[in-house]
Formats: sequence, structure tokens, C-alpha cells
Amino acid sequence: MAKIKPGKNASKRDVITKKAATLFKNKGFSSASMRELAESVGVEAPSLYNHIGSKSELLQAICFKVANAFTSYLDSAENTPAGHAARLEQIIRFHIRTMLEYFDEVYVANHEWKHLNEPYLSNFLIQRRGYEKRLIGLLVNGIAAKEFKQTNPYVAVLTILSAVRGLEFWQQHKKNISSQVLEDDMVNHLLKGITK
Amino acid sequence: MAKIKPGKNASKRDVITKKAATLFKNKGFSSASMRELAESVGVEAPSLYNHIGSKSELLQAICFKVANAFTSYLDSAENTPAGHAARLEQIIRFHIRTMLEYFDEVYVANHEWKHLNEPYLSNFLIQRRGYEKRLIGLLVNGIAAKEFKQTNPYVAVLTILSAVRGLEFWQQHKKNISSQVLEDDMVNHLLKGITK
DNA sequence: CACAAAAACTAATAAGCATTAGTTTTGTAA
DNA sequence: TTACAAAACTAATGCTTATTAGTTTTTGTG
Repeated sequence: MAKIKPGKNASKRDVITKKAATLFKNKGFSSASMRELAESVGVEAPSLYNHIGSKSELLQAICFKVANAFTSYLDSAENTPAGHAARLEQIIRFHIRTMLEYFDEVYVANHEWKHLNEPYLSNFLIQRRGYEKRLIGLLVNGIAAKEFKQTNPYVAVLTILSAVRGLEFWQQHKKNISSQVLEDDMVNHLLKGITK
Repeated sequence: MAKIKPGKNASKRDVITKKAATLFKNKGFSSASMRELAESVGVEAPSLYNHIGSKSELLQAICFKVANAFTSYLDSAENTPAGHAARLEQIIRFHIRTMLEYFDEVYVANHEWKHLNEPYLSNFLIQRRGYEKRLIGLLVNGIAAKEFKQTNPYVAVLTILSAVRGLEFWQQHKKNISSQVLEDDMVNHLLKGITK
């Protein structure tokens, strides 16, 4: 029937991957079927295989696109001249913005990476662990420089990353709260606390 | 061959449910098969049905056990005489402790509730939403009483709940960090911030 | 307008799934 | 020891799945 229509800069494979991210987010990778994906794209299931290799490949593409985006930003953040606190704030803001802008993809990378096959699973975890370690390094340096309180840097990074991740569950409130308020309030809360 | 052995206070159904929580956590509800569950319990798959009704029923039991535990604690917390900040701190501590003690069950309730059937899905979401609203009420009152800073209470509750949920991803560090340090540092971070 | 490549289609395969039916084994209490 | 119930077993059912094979349609180009 209708052919898959690529946008100006998006290949058909990109269109399928984007739809897959939405589907995987809504139903979970395992529960999502290629038939459903095909339907949302507007073709029969076997036609998808003219553009992609397998269902797993879609998950890989989504997970590493997200992982690479965060890694790249951290690369650049580490090369800017700024205090540790200012740098941390920028990273938090990047997390929040990326989460809001690429919601489906980030959600899938956060929730469905478990279903990656080897060696992608191991690579993903290694990359993630490396990212966390670099953030912890930032905290350690900031504590040494007396910009941050004396606290366990592992716990601090966990708290920050988790809080940001939590945006996943509040998409519903997008209408009521502007992105800017959300971003500013969360950054303030994480850096300065909530009690007076 | 071997029969399912119930512990002193655990029925066979309880044993199966506990194993199911671990399995669902590790593989996801959809990917987890009744054959695998049976193997981890030590019987053939059809034998499970002498004790349970269905795979879905197991997920329901896990999700509502967790949801009810949190709801119950909030009930009691609301009836104790204490300032808003102190009350919030106690609730955060309960979340952290429950997360660490009933890790698999809480993980499943947080990640796999999507696969609940109706009407359980709706009931779960209603209960969850109600819980969040009561927490937001606590924040609103605390802000009015000038115990908390002026901030969007939705964002604050989101930040707190998400940070606590994040413990899911750091089970690996259990060995390196004591539960007490984890709990104290996270509570401090969420209440008082990290910058000096 | 025709030719070639890209991409759609239909049909089929083989595997895995939760669950049911029917039967045998096991444990307990008279 | 016998009898009854609980709980195990094997075998089977029907459904869904990702993916492949083979064929037809569509699309873009000379």
C-alpha cells in the first residue's frame, strides 16, 4: 500500500527507529511486536526487514544513540573552564533537557537496556559505568575544592542521576509546569536542598 | 520429584511469589516464562497452577503488596505529631529502607506495573496518584509553614521520589557503602542540598 | 517509455508461550 | 494398612512470535 515516507533528513530506517522507541516505551521491548511496529509505520511486518536487520538492532540503535549523546556532552563539559558546581549544574540541565526533548529514546535506554544482546549489553554497561565514574570524579574534586559539602560522592551522583531520570514519570504534568520552572526548581533542589 | 517446601510462615504460594519477584526483576515480566519460574522453584511449570491462578496474578500480588506498604506507612505518618520537615524525613527514610529490604518486589512494582491487567492497572495508578497527591499536600503545608523553601511542590515530590527510586540501580554498591551512610547522605542531600 | 532497483506484499516456518486435561505420586490421618 | 486429598507429573492445545522465501508493485532514471 503506502510506502514509508522518509522526512527531509530522516532515512526510512530512522523513521522506523523513532516509532520503535515510542512503541518500546509504551509496551516494553518484549511485549512490543514487530506487527505492531509495522502497523504504526504503515506497512506489513516483513517489509520492515527491507530497512532494518532485526528487532534487537532497533534497541541497540536507540540505547547507544542516547548513551553517546550523554557521553559526548560530558566530554565537552570537562573541557570548559568553570567551577565544579557550575559544571555540575550544566550537566544536570543537559540531562533534564535531553530527557524532555528525546523522551521516548531516553526512556527506552533507561528501561529496556536489559534486553540488549551481547556484546551490546556489556558495552552499554561499561559505557554507563564509565559515565558514572566521571561524574563521581567531578563530585570528588568539588568536595576537595570545598565547593560541595562533605558527603559520599557515590550517593550524591546516584541521587542526582535518579532524580533527573524521574522526569520519566511526570510527563503528565508537562501541561501544568513549564520546562523552565521544572529545570530551575529541580536544579535548585539538588544543589541547595529544600529546607530553609 | 521434590515438592515445594513452604517455610514456617510462608505458604507455597508465597514462595512462588517471592521467586517470581526475583525473576520478573531480572528478566522483565514479559520475558520471564512460567517454565523459568518453575525451574527456580524446583517443579514443572504446570505444577505451579496448583498454587496460583495465573502469571498475571503473581504480578498483581507483588505490585499491591508494595503499594499497600507505602500507603499504610503514609497513613500512620500523617497521624503522628511532628513538623512537616521531620515527617518528610521519616517518609524518605521509610522509602529507602523498604527499597533496600524488599528490593525485588519494589523493583517489580516500579518497573512492571504496566503489564497489569484491568482493573488492576487502573487501581494501581489511582493508588499511586493518591499517594503522590498526599505527599504534595505535605510539601504545600510545609512551604506555607515556612519549613520548606518556595518551590514547585510537584517538582519537589518528583525529585524526592525519583532519587529514592534510584537505589534500584546501585545495589552493586551495597558492599562499599553502608545502608546507614546511604540513608543519611541521601536524606541530607534531598533536604539540605549539596553545595556549601 | 522501458529497465533496474528498492520496497512493498503474501505465505510459510519453527520456536516459544501460558494454560488445561488427565494421570500418577506423595503425604497424612483414621 | 487403607483411604483421601494435595500436589506433582506428562502430554497436548492453541496462540503468538520474529523472521525468511518468493513474488509483485512501486519508484526513479536514462
